[in-house]
Amino acid sequence: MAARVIFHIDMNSFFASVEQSYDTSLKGKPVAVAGDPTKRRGIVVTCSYEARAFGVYTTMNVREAKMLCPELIVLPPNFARYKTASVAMFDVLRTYSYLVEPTSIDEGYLDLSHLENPSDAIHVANDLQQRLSRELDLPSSIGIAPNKFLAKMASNMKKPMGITVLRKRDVPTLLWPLEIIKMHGIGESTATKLNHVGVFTIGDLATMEDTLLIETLGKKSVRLKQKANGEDNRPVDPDAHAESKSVGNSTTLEVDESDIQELRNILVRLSEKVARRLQAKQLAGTTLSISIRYADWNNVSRSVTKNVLYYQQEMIAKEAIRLFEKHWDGSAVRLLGITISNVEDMQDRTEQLSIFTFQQHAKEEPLLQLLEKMQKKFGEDSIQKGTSRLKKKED
DNA sequence: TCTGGGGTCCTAGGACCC
DNA sequence: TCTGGGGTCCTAGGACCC
Repeated sequence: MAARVIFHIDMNSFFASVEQSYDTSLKGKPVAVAGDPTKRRGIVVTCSYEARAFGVYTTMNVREAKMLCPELIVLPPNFARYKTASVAMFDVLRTYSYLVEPTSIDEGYLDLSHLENPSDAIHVANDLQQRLSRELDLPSSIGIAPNKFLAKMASNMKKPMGITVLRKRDVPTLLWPLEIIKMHGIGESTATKLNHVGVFTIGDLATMEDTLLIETLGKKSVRLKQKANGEDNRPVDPDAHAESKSVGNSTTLEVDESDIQELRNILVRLSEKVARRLQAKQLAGTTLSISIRYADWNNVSRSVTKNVLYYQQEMIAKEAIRLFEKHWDGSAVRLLGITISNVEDMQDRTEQLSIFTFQQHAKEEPLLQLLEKMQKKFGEDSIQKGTSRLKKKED
C-alpha cells in the first residue's frame, strides 16, 4: 500500500477563539470561557493564550484564575455559537477532501492521500490554515503524517498556528523523547502504572518487552506499543461519529445533598433536559443509566435495559427515580446524572409504527384490538413489547 | 489545584441459548 | 445426569478525551 497523507486539524483554544472572533474587542486580551463563578462548578473550560500566559488553565477554579489574572474576562459558554463555528470549519475542510472525520467539536482528520505529489502537503496545510484564519478568523494547528496517530501527535507539537510534519523516520528523534503522559491514549492512570515498571518516555514503551507490557496493562496495550512505534492503520472514516450513541445530562449540586425530595426534584429537572435533547435529535433509547457521585467522590452507575424506548420526560423521570431510590446509600450526593443509550432514530421508529398500524387496519383488525386490550391491562410497556415482538416475527 | 459536563471505548463476569 | 465451547446481551466500572 502506498504511503498515506493524513492531516490532523486542531483548533487552538477553540471556545475562547470563537468568542474573540465574534467580538474582536476581545482580541489580544486574557479571555476565559467558564461556568458560573458564584457556584462551585465555576471552572475554566477554555482560555485564550493571553490568559495562559498568566498561568490560567482548563479546570482551574474561576476565583483562582481571577487571582492570577485580575483583568481576566470571564464569559459563559455559548454552545450554539461554537457549534456554528464548528460546522463552518468542517465545511472548509471538506473543500480539500470528502474524507473528513470529525472527532470532536474542534478537531478532526483529513485524508489527502490522493495528492499526486506528497510534498505538496505542506502547501495544502498552509492554504487550509490561512483560510481558517482569513474566513473564520480562527487559529489552528495542523499535523501531517502517514497515519492518524502520528498526525494527532504532530498537531500537538506546535501551537498556536503550527504546521508539523511527522514522518515515520522521524519517530525515534521527535516522538520517542516525549514523556509517556504526552501520548494520545495514555492518561494519568496508565502513565503511573508504566512509571512503576520503569517506562517514562514513548520510546521506552516502543521498545518494551511484550510479556511485561501485557502483565502491566492487559491486551489492549499491544496497540499502544504499535502506536509508540509509529504504526497505525485505522482509516479516516467520515461516518465514524455520524450518529450519537447516547444522550445524557449531569449536574454537580450546589451543595452536597441528602434530602430525598430535593434529589428527586433534581432528577426530574435532568429528565426534562435529556428528553428535550433526545427530541431535538429525534432519538430514543432502550437503556437508561443514572450516575451518582457521592460527597467523597465515589462514583456509582446503575442502568436498566427494557424493551421500551425512552424519550418521554415522565417515563425517564420515573425510571431514574426508581433506580436512584433502589441504589442510593443514603449519604450526601455531589453529582447526579441521567443518560439514555442504545439509541435509535425516532424517524425510523415512527415510520415502522405507522406501517405496522396500517397493516393492522388493513387486514388484522382483531390483533389491533388485542394490543389495545393488552395496553389497558398491562400498561404502556406491554404494548411496546408486543409490537417489537410482532415486528421481529415479520422479519 | 480538590477537581465541570459532554461523551466514547474497553473489559470482565453472569445469564442465557444452541 | 453431567458435560464443552461459542455467541450475544446486559451490567458495572474504569480509563480516556475534549
